[in-house]
Amino acid sequence: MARTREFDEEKVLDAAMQLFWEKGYEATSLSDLTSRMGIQRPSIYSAFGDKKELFEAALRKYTMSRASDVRTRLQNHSSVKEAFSTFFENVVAEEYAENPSRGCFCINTMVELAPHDERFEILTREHQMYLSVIFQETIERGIQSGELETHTDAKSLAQALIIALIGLTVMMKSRPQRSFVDNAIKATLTLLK
Amino acid sequence: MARTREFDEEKVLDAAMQLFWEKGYEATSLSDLTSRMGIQRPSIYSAFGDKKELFEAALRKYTMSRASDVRTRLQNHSSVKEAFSTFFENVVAEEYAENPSRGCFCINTMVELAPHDERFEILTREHQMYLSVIFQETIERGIQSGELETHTDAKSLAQALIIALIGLTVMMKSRPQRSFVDNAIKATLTLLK
DNA sequence: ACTATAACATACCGATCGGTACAGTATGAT
DNA sequence: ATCATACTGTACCGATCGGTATGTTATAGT
Repeated sequence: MARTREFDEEKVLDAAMQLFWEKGYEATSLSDLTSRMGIQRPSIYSAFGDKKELFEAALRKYTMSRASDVRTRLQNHSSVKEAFSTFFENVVAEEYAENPSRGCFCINTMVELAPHDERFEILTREHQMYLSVIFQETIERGIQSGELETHTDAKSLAQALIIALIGLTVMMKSRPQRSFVDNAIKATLTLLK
Repeated sequence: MARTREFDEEKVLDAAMQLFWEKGYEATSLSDLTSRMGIQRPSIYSAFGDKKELFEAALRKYTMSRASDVRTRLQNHSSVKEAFSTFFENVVAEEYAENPSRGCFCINTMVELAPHDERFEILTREHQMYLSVIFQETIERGIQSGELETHTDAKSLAQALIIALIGLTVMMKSRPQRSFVDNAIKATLTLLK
């Protein structure tokens, strides 16, 4: 019936995600987007709507992939303590490795947009809730296996670790000394006992 | 020798600080600034330099006042556990109270500018280090008074609490359920023992 | 092969961006 | 009282912003 779309929507959305992740919403212009996505302006608007809708689509793509990534990483270890320890250390290692530090797209959005836009307040909150459940399930696995004390409050502990994860991810943006974050992680993870 | 300045530099800088704190660097325009500061554009440039220099001056003003505020709050209680507990609960209460949530100007800057501008990477890192020392001194006071265990690693614990503070402050921007943050704080503060 | 339709590229829109030239004004030093 | 000087307000700068009108091109359905 008509001409076929010449670009892969998933690929160009992924490119937009990378850019928004790296620079945030305001600092990313449509010119940045067209060059990185490899398509023209009207193609963006026809496929994704305006800048904010594109941003939201990119963020949704991120949170979905992030959640499954977190779940996978935590399931990769039979020891729950080891799982969290490796997880937090990887956050640090990955942030040091890349320049500039991108951190977590969802956390970045929480800071930049959530206070002024309810859609993003909700979207970012729900992602953190979701991650918290993944943490909680992991902790409960540790209780069942006998690795963690039976009276552990899995939910509260998971919530505390989410807070610590957010704090760590943000702190990495200032490139602190390795000892600072290593100490902080070690101390925080003594909550797992 | 010449005409005298008609505005109070400290007052207009404070106005700029409030605005940058609330909206961030990119989302704050010079028009926003002139109307909120109550002075004209050339006055801003002659007194503070360009937009980024003004932002830096505002952030420096913030970090100085913030550090002394944190110190005061922690010194207000003879019990160190109570001091931290009240401190964290106040962060939550204050963030819920204001709309939109401004959070911490320094943390906001860590997310928005530190990854792309070394000056702010350094400035924000040093502020966190400074707060960490205040936390550490408070913990050491608790050790000396016998409230905390003598073998407590004050430095690592302070660093863990800084991470938690950052995480909590950022999380508040998504307006989570009260139980979430209450649980998280309670669990985190069991590190003080 | 023809046609309707949707994607394409270009070129443009008004608005706003950060920043400044300039003319007018007030004040301190002499 | 004069004058040099720094502050003030206006009006403007080129650049870039997000968004779109338009004409062309390619393709699916018939």
